[in-house]
Amino acid sequence: MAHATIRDVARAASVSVASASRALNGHSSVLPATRTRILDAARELAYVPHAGARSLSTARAHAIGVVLPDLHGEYFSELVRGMVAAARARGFQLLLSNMHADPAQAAVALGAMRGRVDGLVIMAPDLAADALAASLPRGLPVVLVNAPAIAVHPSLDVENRAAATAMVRYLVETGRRRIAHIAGPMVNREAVARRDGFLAAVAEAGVSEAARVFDGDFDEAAGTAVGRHLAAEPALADAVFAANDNMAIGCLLALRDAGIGVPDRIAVAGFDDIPAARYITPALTTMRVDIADLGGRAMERLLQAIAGEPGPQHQTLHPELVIRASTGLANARHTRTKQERVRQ
Amino acid sequence: MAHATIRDVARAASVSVASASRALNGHSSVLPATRTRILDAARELAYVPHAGARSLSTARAHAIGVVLPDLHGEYFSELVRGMVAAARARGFQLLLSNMHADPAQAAVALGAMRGRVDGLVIMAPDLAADALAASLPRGLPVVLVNAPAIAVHPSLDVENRAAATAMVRYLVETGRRRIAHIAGPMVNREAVARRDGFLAAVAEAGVSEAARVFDGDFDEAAGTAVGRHLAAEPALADAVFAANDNMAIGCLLALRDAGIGVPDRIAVAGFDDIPAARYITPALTTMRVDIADLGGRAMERLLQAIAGEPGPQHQTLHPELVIRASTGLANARHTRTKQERVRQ
DNA sequence: GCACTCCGTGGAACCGGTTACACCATTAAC
DNA sequence: GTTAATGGTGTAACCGGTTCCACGGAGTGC
Repeated sequence: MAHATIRDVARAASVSVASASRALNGHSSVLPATRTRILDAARELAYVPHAGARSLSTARAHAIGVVLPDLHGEYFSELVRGMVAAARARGFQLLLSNMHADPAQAAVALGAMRGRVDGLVIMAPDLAADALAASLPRGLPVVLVNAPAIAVHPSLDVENRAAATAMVRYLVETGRRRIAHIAGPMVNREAVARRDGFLAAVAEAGVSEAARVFDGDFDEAAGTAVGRHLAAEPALADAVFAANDNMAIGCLLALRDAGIGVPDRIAVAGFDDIPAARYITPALTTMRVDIADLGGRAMERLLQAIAGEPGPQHQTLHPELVIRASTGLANARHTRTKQERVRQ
Repeated sequence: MAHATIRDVARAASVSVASASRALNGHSSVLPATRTRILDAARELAYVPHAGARSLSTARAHAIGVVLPDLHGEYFSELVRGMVAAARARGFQLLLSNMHADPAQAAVALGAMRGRVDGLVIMAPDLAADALAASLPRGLPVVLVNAPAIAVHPSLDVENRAAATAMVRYLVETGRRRIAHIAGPMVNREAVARRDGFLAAVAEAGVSEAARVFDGDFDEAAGTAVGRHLAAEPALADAVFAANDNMAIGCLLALRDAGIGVPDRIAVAGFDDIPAARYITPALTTMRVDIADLGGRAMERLLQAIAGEPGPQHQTLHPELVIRASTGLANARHTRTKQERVRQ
């Protein structure tokens, strides 16, 4: 006997399975004496209900499917942490699945969730709207994060475009004129939004003739390559704004290796505020995204939808400019920003 | 009609549910013509099998429960990444649950997995052996990671004690004599093993009279506090070995702030090799633990057990000494270590 | 004393799959 | 020509829960 079933419990307590089920689920219509007899039997047999069977008959799984792209370190863990906390608060568990950009694989990953979860949180920054729409299972609540909008589903997005614009404005305000951008992969809509925000801001500031976009892929090595290039031709730029911190750090290290002063000769800024941004020397100016909050809100919104509670159809998270030493501290006071005490 | 069931498919293809099931599962004994008729109907109806129902009748869930303590950033994501990759390779999904040190909560978290997963990977560095044993569900394959040994279950451990000893030996070889240790929380068996390794090594080297253990909790702030203390009384130590990188970084920054030269006056070493260890200045000497590998091996071992394949009862992962600038580079060549090219 | 309500309990259907077993139509073997 | 083996298909039981409905006994009002 591997596991006790509810019938075992019912037999041990000399009641029907119906009464056993009622007692175990706290239904009121069970005589106290009967109830305790059943609960005692359950404890005695170490009875644990079979989740699969229960979800079959109640059509509730008490689990949420989370489908993510290939994320890196801190971003992944913070996102999942936020989701776990929110789900746990309502007694839900998380079924994790990662999804590569391939739409066929996406469909498989989503299909495997059927009958196992009560809803899905999907993060799909590199999927086209039609591909995503086609692979969504029907009849299951869905919340989309950083994904193309699909009207019927609630969604959350990071305001990448405006944040990128704000970063460029800050760089211009501190006197930078020849600002370069290291872009992320263009299949990623966040990377596109950040680049667009950069382009809009340089145009607005009238420094567009000096602006330059380098291709990147969000990896540190891409930033290193750009850093080496700029070190060879320092006249090209007096500031670099990378689409994420990894690339900014690669660039910063390459410039440091080459003896180019940061921030004196070239300022460097990133996006995300990963932990390493604080530790690098000079510490990296960046746009902070509260990733755990993003995950938590997405989960919370999904659980609302499942419970039939009303909630916002769309939420936007606004990153926060964090000024550190890599862009210089001369013009330190800046509107709507947060400046940290700088070590050393 | 929210979702098509196998009976809908059978009706649409004018066959019995038995034939439909056989065709959909690739059983051989179905006439090709019948099979294609069924598959066509399934595609037409967008049929996706109900995982709960299937796991009820097959007693297979094709999912693995993962129960983790509260882990920090990089450690968590790398571990999960390794597990996801291994599970995915065999077509399994991950059900995630985090477990606090509280044994009662642990039992609840584990119980909720029943009937939902085919096995469990449990990481429990801060649970006592009897509490863990009591809350393990019966009849479910389990692999334990960094947890107290329970004879019947396969386990994986990081060789924390020997690694800590090796780190101290390295510090002694490079001329350090007054070595302090910042310990992790003593409810955590990894923290205990690292401290024990430290104590054994200083005793062996005959420098024990100068050795000193500071209490810590794995957080950066604990390292900062020790760093400030040492900065106030620099004669106390010429080297600090922290039980993890977070505390080592806190200590290093505090020393730097106070103007104490690292590594000239005091060497600093950590444990784990989180990404920030490479970025901090001076870069941190540490013990590298391949966390993704740890997760992957644990998952792989569990899947073997489920499949009835033989496998090792116990595996030990050996961290690797990574020498960087925070301990000085004078005595650079060291046995069985890896030295990185240092930037700058 | 009778009819009616209320309430605790049990029997059985049902959720959506899988599969043992029965069945029938071929074909092969004698 | 009869029997046996073979192989495709259908019927129904089963996995382990939940819940509708029926039933019987106690309590209440007349």
